[in-house]
Amino acid sequence: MAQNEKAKRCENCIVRQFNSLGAMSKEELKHVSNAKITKKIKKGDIIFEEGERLNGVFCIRAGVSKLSKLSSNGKDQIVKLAAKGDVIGQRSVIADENVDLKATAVNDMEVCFIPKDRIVTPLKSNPKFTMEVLKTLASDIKDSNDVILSLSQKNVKQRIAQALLYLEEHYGVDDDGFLKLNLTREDLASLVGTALESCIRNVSALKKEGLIKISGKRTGIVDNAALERFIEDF
Amino acid sequence: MAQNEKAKRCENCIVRQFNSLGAMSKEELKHVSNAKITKKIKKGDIIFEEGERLNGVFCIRAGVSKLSKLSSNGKDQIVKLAAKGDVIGQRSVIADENVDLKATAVNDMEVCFIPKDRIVTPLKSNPKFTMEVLKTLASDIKDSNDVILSLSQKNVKQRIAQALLYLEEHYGVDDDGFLKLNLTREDLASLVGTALESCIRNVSALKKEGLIKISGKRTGIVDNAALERFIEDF
DNA sequence: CACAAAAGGTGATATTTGTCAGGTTTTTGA
DNA sequence: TCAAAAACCTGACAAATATCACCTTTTGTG
Repeated sequence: MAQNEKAKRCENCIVRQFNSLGAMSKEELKHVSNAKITKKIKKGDIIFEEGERLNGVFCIRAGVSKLSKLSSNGKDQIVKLAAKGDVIGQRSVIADENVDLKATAVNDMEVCFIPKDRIVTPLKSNPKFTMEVLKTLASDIKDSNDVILSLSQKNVKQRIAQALLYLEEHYGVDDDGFLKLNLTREDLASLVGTALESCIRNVSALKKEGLIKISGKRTGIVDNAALERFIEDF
Repeated sequence: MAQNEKAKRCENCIVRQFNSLGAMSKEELKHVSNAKITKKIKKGDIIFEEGERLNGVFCIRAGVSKLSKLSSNGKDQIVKLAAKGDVIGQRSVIADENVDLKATAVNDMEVCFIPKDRIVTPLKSNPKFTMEVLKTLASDIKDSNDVILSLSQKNVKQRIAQALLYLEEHYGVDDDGFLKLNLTREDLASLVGTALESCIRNVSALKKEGLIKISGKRTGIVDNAALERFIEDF
């Protein structure tokens, strides 16, 4: 069996180490692996739409997805980003409801679809796994609270600064110190909850102030400490 | 044993029916009941502070609590309200972290403190209970997403309208159609993430437009359908 | 390559919201 | 019961943000 053939088995998949699936037994993992369907998803493609019935979850092997919600005014608001190791669609499977978010690929992705029952059955019998899922949800709630706080208490420029620091922390930088994950201005605007033009202006302002750098499409943070300070209202 | 003496046992507590504790076995409930401490908390008093280590959760028997987070600019943002049947502090116990929210009594309350282990042990052995807790967290996440959406896509007046509808739906109205739960303008402002003065002005505007009514300290919704429509951007 | 589409950008202006600096009314507790 | 505190309210103004209209640069594809 070739190396990447092996990796196609959940038991050998490195991604597992980053999420709750790591708490499953060998048997449970085999069971998941036998039922899973690996899909390649191209940049811009939609993984699932708001309101759909998901009969399982998606485990992200590669790439990044944006999870957004459509407002009645027609604008999309990005609620969170999910990357390698993250499991998406989990909330709606647990709540046994339709998904309330749309998932779109920000770049080329590889995901594994895992049918509902392969998740729900272990949830009922493997406390270690359940505890991990609980912790994931608890962490999501904390993140959401932080988003709520910054939306209501920070201005657009501060929120953009926060978002850039978040992107650096979670997705890293290349050799020249530029963010590996390059969001369009529109996605960045949607992530921080502002208009496209306001986003552009504030990114430019941060650049002018020497806190960040821009080279072509790439964006990088110049002075992390100063950026942090700026977010905290000086 | 007198009636309210009986009710002091979790096994007989009506509140249980509204939360995940309803999924516990008789044995587990007895175990909880023997360890719990009932507390009366006066309006304005603090149940726990941001950053504290909670060695358990609080189950609300009566009254309403606001859960808020302090921003670096010194303002409090209400993240959610919790009432009869809700269990607070759950997230931090599950994540095994300090609480990230402050809990304050909005009116006089009665809560039961339940030590950590009486929750964590059943979590590891009673899948029915665990599933209920998972569903609670899943629902919290959904609520948070909705808050994020309205903070970023709705204006202050719409958010106030939303909040009033929420208060009516969750806490009901008195005989005259006024909200049973009366938040101060300041709390309402903090709930929708705006300044006190903006809140006051917009409440007045809604009144002037005939969508809500105000009598003394009491606030009531006059036309639910119109209010709903107003929130949806006409 | 060429050219259309997408992304990035700017200025002018309108709108929304926050802030400050006063008020008045209501509530509370000594 | 009465004085202080808290809650509520208003106007004037400043600041932040959205919107519209347009233009430039980059990207992707036949």
